[in-house]
Amino acid sequence: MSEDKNKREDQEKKHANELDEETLFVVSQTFKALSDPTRIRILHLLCEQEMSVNQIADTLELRQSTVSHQLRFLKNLRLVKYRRAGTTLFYSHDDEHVIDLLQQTINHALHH
Amino acid sequence: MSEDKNKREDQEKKHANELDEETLFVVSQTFKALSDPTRIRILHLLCEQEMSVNQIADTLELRQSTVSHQLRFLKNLRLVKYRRAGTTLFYSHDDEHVIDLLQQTINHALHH
DNA sequence: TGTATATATGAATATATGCGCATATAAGGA
DNA sequence: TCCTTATATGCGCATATATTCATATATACA
Repeated sequence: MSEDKNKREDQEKKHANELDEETLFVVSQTFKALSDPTRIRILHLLCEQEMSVNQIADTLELRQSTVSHQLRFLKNLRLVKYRRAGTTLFYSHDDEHVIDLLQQTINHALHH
Repeated sequence: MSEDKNKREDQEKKHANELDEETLFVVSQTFKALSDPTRIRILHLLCEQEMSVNQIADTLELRQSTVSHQLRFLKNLRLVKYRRAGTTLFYSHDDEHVIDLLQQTINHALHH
């Protein structure tokens, strides 16, 4: 069965605006990235400035491996990128839309 | 130790704009609600119209208990509300901000 | 080449999550 | 009251997730 066939079937649901599988996957992944407190703290830090793995770990009082694992997660979703300087990697955010969602929600939480 | 003391300590972090625990919790819960495909489908349905539990289950081809469990989750976070009509409960969305986040992200996914 | 520093990774563990079954509850009507 | 329909809930299973420890990799430099 081709992918095109799947897509067609997805779009033929009774209620025309049911979401197709791919959209559903992308949307849920996006929100999943923002659903963990550790990842929120990391992304929130990276809103302002790029930081190395150890700087993030020190600032947030997390293990180096914890930060590295979460950065890999965020990098797989292309929410962060890095720049190398010697042995040090400086991470920064790489998705304005996601940063925007985060900021909106933080502001909403702070003012309510 | 009082809650006020905790709040004060949270706000004294070296990097002034680190998030306090309560905000972190609210934000992560909000995104967690939106991180599951089943909940996304339910909320997306409820964007347009109120629906009963069985209507939702039929439309999305889900078990009644699955829908009920997820509606309880969403109701605990006050993202949905319901209105009773006899034995039937009509659910509708109850948080414009969260619906807005969802719509933004769906549109972003659809147009990229 | 050897050492030090920064980061990444694999395995193990503990916990969280989503779903389904079976059953309970609740409301309406005969 | 009994029956039917609609919804909620408790429990268990399977899986996903976050964290940690130990170790591997990579780069710079003496």
